[in-house]
Amino acid sequence: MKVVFMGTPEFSVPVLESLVKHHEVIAVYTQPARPAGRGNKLIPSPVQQKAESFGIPVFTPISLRKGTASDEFAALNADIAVVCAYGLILPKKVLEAPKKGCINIHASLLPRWRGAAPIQRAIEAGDKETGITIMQMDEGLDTGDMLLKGIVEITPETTASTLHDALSQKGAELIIQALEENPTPQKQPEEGVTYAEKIQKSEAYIDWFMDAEKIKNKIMAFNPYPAAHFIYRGERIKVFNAVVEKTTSKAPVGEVLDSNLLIACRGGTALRLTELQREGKKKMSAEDFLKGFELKKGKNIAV
RNA sequence: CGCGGGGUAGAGCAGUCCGGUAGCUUGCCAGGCUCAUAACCUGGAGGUCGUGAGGUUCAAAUCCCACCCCCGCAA
Repeated sequence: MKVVFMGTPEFSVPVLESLVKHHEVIAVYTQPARPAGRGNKLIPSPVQQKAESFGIPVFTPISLRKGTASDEFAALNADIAVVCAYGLILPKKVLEAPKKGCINIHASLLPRWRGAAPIQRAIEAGDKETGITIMQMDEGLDTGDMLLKGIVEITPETTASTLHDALSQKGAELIIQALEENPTPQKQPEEGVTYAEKIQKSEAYIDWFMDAEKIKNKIMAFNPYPAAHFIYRGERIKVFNAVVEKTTSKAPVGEVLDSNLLIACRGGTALRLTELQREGKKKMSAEDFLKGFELKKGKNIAV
């Protein structure tokens, strides 16, 4: 089958690889290279880099609505387009161009977590499971008919980082299955619709006046990006991993309860920080962190 | 030329401004002490101070030059 692939970040790369293995990928669409990172150098998207290594023609239009972009797309005469975290809205003209239309790989169990940040929002909300939905695209935001679903478990150890990789892998498997089996499209239920708002950097600041469980979920959801953090002695400390623990302490919120980073949170709940990072330093275990950073029992990090 | 921090013992850091015997915490090894603790005490091993048969100097982790690598911010 002649497939056009549309995707941009690391998440979509395994999907592209999987498609290349099983089908004829005739073109790849991705976001144009933008200045990024230190030095603001122009960095091609991960998908573009991978596509070029395969020698597949890459298209990087700024928009599909304007100019001749949609005509170019139609001229490819594809059987189907597979879209995964592309980052551009597909106009009707594009959606209808391939013989079998456009199908999307979405990182949630629709209709829950439609939108931009389904992986992070599922963890943040404390969901016990999430997954991948393969769907036929229509003009709405993740509203198309569903073709296939795959469930992935969320455990207390799951971070956005590990879940990202697991879902990416799952997506790469399911898309092949969907293309082979050609399942019957099913309408999305009207019940249970939620939206996964884009992550704002300002959300990453840790408010210790919340339940430990909620803070923990945020920490896991924001690992690795944008990384939940607090400010202590004027320095930003990022927290990448934490464990909720029981405590009988009535210490004020933000107080360090022992010599190993157990922090008092709201209503007598407590959170042990287990992986952190100082400015300019690498991510490290709490053990290593404490060897060079004094944060003793009795201090308060919420002030 | 976007802004900035860093590379020193296995690990995490101080020392660099103001050049003069390589330090701290932890880990490791040996021994001691204790009803007991991540307890405490004593001794010990472990370092080309990122690289350069670079520059300056009587003397460089420290000052100068070049390069490599890691990271934070912004985007």
